[in-house]
Amino acid sequence: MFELLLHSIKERVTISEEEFNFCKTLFIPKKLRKRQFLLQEGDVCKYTSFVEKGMLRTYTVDEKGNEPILQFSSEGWWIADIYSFLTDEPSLYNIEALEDCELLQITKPSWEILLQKIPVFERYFRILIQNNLIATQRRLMGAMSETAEEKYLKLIDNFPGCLQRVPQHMIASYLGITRETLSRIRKQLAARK
Amino acid sequence: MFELLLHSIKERVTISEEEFNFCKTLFIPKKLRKRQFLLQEGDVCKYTSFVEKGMLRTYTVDEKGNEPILQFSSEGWWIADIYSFLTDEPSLYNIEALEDCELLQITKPSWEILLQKIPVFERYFRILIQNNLIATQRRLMGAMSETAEEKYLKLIDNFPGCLQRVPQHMIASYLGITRETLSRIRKQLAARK
DNA sequence: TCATAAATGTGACATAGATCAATGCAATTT
DNA sequence: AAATTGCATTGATCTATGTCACATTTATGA
Repeated sequence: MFELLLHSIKERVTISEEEFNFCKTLFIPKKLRKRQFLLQEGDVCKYTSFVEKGMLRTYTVDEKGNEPILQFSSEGWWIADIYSFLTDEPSLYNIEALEDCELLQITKPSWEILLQKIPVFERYFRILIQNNLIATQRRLMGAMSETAEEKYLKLIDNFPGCLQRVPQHMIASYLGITRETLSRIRKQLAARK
Repeated sequence: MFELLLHSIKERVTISEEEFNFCKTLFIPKKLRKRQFLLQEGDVCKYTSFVEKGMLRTYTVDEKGNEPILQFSSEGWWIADIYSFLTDEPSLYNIEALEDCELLQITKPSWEILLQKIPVFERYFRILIQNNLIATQRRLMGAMSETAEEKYLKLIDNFPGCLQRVPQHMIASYLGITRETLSRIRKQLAARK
């Protein structure tokens, strides 16, 4: 049950068996059914969760009724609204299971113990966040200057797996375009072959 | 000369005087004149720099000739292309001084020594990167769902200081809109008063 | 296995913002 | 002080993408 997490850690830092055994004690397993919410707008994000199985989306709802998607998270990724988690402020995001999910959750107090007792976790999380920042910066630059088609093509080769598991209208929300536009782009691309 | 840096560190973590004295030895002061480049597309980002004085922009140039701006960095902020810095891959970004600047630079080997000798720096950088990620995520969501006017209004109350120091066409590039559109938005806002 | 809901596709039309082109004003440079 | 360059403004178009409305296909759960 903890293999994926162990793998994620070992890929980035060095950790002893005793340390990992202690680490395990801080996590709480959690199952979610498809369409269940891990977090709803207005609630405080009490946990950071590691995805063992399944797929989730983090999104907001704006006045116009759009639901722009901040991220999809599948096996091996962490998910939380870090701002809310760190500050205890109510979240602006919703996190919803797109499939039945199995998570490992850690509360903020436990997370702080983890960082304090096993300092190499500072490094682990720094690396994760760093990579997330790099990816988010790229997406931002793309959002500012690419056409809808360019965004879609980039997504295809960055996350081919995602397309199979996520409905198209959510892909559109992730790209910041409408489902109609995405549908038309796909038609064109298919025609060009 | 190191007061601002010390302040930035102490604001986030606890550090002893000896530790900071050691830290100082790893930095190289650097001055840049307005319009000079700290980094050019295609080069490897050899330093991470702390801004003591001045203002810089990080941007790319795309095929259409747009120059979307990833960030402005002024006093008290760090600047680098972290991807290039960490991987030694050529950078996709340009970093240009918008004013005469004074920086404190650290190379990757020195940065690694810093993290190793004074582990609290793992935490310091984790916190900085975390805050940057939160801000970048918000900008991304805005870029996907807000109108040009909304983006501009948000910028005004997030970074009022920036507007005075940066030419308008760069504000437009930061927002991902054209200078003409920004000019029109400002006109409308002024009319509505 | 049927019935309802969710997801996708497609046409007609609307629009925010881009593009192009010209003008007037600072602000540097010589 | 003149000359060059950079910056902001404004008008006239154009266009990629959004919006709305409806049809079709695919899931899903009772």
